[in-house]
Amino acid sequence: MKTDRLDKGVRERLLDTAEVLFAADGYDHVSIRDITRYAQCNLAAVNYYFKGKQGLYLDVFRYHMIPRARRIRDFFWKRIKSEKKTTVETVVRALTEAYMHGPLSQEEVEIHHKLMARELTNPTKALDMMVEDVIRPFVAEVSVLLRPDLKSISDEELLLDVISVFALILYFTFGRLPISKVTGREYTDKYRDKLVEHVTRFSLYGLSCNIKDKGT
Amino acid sequence: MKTDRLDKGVRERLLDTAEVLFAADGYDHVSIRDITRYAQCNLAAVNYYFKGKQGLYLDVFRYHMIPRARRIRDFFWKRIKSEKKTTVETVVRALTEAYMHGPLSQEEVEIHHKLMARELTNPTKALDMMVEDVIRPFVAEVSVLLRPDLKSISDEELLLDVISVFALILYFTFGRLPISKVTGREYTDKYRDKLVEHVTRFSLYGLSCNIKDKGT
DNA sequence: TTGACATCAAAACAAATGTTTAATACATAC
DNA sequence: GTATGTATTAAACATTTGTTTTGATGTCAA
Repeated sequence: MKTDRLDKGVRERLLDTAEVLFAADGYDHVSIRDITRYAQCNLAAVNYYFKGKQGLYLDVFRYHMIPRARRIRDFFWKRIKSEKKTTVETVVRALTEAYMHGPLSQEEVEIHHKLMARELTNPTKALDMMVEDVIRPFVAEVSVLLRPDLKSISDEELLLDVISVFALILYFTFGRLPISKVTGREYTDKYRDKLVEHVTRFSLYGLSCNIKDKGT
Repeated sequence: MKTDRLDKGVRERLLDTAEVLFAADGYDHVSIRDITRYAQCNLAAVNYYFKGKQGLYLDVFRYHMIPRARRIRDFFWKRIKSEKKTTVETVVRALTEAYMHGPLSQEEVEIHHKLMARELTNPTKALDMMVEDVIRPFVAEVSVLLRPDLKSISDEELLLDVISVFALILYFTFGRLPISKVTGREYTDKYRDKLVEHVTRFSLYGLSCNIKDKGT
């Protein structure tokens, strides 16, 4: 349970442990008794600080998920701006690495994508927050970035392309377990690197076919 | 709630309604009181026929999901065998259409993918059943089918490629709502067709880059 | 008719869970 | 020192939930 020592204050400890538990087991399978037990505080603390379980969940997104998504975006942009010129390849590479390696620890990457995947299958207000505050703007930015190199497709198709890249990134990080079930391979660090490479390549060519304006 | 009239027998009505409700709201958000109310039968019927809620859930997979997955696979193979020769394109096209149009009604497609997506984020024994009985064999079959056209990549990469195609298909059908949130477009029939086309194209080129053995 | 068996129904049961309350400790300011 | 507001705790509360029990009903064979 991280380094959630008692020097962090009850409120922050609750946010930290709630995030980990929600990501691992899902909102419904985690009771506030679980959370408060791991956070070493009283049951009523959740209601005191967050006005209930749902409030805690939303604040996990407000104060952890969204800032983290911004860190990813910042990392992406720093990378992009360090390049001489932006090609489809540099953009895709910067994207996948920002999300799967980037500024986040391996534990954070997993938490982030698991919570996102859970929100996609079980949408709540938290998803709206993420979409409004970070996802939609980010998708739009990336689209603009790719625009010059993908002249042959419409804005709509470009949008779907970008969404597809995000989908693959998401799927291949949160879906460790099911993927391991299918491939029969354990999820080692080395294998993860292979997955990153795969996502990059697959996305890159899925996109860049349009460079040459080949019809389907 | 479909045409689950009382001519169908309690057991089948329970399977039908449970499937719909589980897909829509998830296992935890559906009580057996909900299910039995919609199925117009007594509360205890779930325990009588399925030995509890979890038994009902598993039987939904045993008697609905798995047979449906087989229907999809059969549809795919009929399509493949009707072609003169199998190219990457014919395979990808047959795949996406089998899953997104294919032998399933639009309602069935959605139920199927929603339940699958829920299993991926919340794995239970049901996922093991699906993986063992249909997914792994099907992925293997498709891999063999693509092998001759994708000589430059390893078995492992080929496997990841096929998984990626499945991931996109899954994502773009179960994720109607979040996608609409990002794109701002309503999910009409026409838009769905566009999505099918997109998934096909993106997957096709994500795969077929390997035909020419272009390095990354 | 009787007995056996499958089907269904109502009520009761037991456990877990989110929430609230009321009381206590503790620091800080006046 | 007293008052004020914050922080924390333990206990109680009110629901909801899956499950079980017990009994009624209907069917069919002997």
